[in-house]
Amino acid sequence: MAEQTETLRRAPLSRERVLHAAVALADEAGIASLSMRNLAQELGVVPMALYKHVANKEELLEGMIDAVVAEIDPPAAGAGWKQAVRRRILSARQVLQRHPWAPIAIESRTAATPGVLAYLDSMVGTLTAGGFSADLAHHVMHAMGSRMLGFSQELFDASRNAGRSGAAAAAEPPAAPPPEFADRFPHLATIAAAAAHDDASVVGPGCDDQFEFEFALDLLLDGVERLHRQGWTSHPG
Amino acid sequence: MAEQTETLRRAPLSRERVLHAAVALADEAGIASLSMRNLAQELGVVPMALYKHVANKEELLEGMIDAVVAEIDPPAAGAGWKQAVRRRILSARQVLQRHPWAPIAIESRTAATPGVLAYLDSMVGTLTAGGFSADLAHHVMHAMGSRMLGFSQELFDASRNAGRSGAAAAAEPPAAPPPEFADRFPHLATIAAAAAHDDASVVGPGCDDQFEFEFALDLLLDGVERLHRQGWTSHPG
DNA sequence: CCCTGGTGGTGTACGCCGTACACCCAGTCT
DNA sequence: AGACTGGGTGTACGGCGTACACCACCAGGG
Repeated sequence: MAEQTETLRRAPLSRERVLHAAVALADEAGIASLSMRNLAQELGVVPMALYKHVANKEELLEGMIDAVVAEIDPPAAGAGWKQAVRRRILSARQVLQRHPWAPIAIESRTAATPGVLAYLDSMVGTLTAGGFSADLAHHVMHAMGSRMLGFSQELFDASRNAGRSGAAAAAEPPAAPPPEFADRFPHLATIAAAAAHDDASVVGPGCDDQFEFEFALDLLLDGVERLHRQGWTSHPG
Repeated sequence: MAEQTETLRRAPLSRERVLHAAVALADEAGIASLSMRNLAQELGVVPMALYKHVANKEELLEGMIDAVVAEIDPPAAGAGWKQAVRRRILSARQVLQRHPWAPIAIESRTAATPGVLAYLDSMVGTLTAGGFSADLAHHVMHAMGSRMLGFSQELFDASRNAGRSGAAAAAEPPAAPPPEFADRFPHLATIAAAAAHDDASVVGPGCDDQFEFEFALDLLLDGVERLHRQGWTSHPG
């Protein structure tokens, strides 16, 4: 009887259940807290049980990444290449905000996962459907780089912080710089002050992440559009 | 006597010696092999001895990063902002190629190091000296992001591989894709084939990393220059 | 002259981590 | 009924970062 309620209480493990729980755990506790032991405990199971469903931690991460990438919206039908790419990248960014550990996990890998490759393949498809040569599409993919997946690529980024330490930490205010900051880094202090003045309140959020992202994205996309329109090619001969 | 040759054989530890050895170890064996224990062994010392010179591993990494950033050329005098920024970023890229673990180490941190902040501050200084408003300079810094430090931001990058696994692995050829690759990712296969044809030999290096980097960099810088010339501002009112 | 304090290297130990390996129990198929 | 198999278990190993107590040495003051 006791064993029966036990077995009833938790469904049998499966690769999907493991991946799901792993993503949830990383979302709320940070990627640093995602150990095989913690994950097993979350699932009410002994650590080694996980290895019946994932080969090792590396493969677990791979599955988590592909689960996240699968959340990105499919390409919008009927839009031009620029709108299609733009919307999809913004969708990817939204997904990454739900899973702030994902950029670190993806960048730390030695090889791209199948899901990431499929996503990139689809992006190239959108470009070539928009009339891009393979040559230009190739260089554009390199130039966009991880921005294609909605990465922000900030050197210091609050979401990266959240990825390490969990959702709770992300809610904290961004910790005012120490007083000597302005002395040591006067130019940074100047632009930080300018950004603060942009907001309605002086002590508001330092800057609008969404605006910064779209600014950078459009800078890139506008440049790409210009090259495309003028028939740019890498071998001018 | 034995003790004397012992003490003569190795100079006493110092923070600089520790950081130097750590950078060298990460360069040749990969950041994954940089453990306090390995580093201590490299220095002929017991692991805990390191803690008399660095507070912990986190602070060790911080020191290593700042040591690497200090290798980047100072800003070129007498050049316009665009040339100055461009040259410095290319110098940063060269430095990162000597220390392929550095991007991972920098991105994995939760806060920027003093050395990185000083570098970014100097970059902002170059922009404002070139006539940029604080507003535009701010958004440009965000848009350039880690590219400012010479990061490549490729989703799959051979140098990232080297950073994980050491210099030896970087020398290996880049492992041809499996035969089903072209079936599953047809668009990627197409642009990969186009890139291969660009080279003199069909089986040459997939693409020219330096070219891709400068392509992306100039795309960004040209866009920035355009905004600067037309007096762009984030509050059009 | 000894003695004392601080600096820097040592040794031991703890609690994490990923995971190899042997086991065992419940079902299913023959 | 007996064999086979797939999923959960228990134990154990080697590695990690690092806390803590210890000690060897040397400088400076009584």
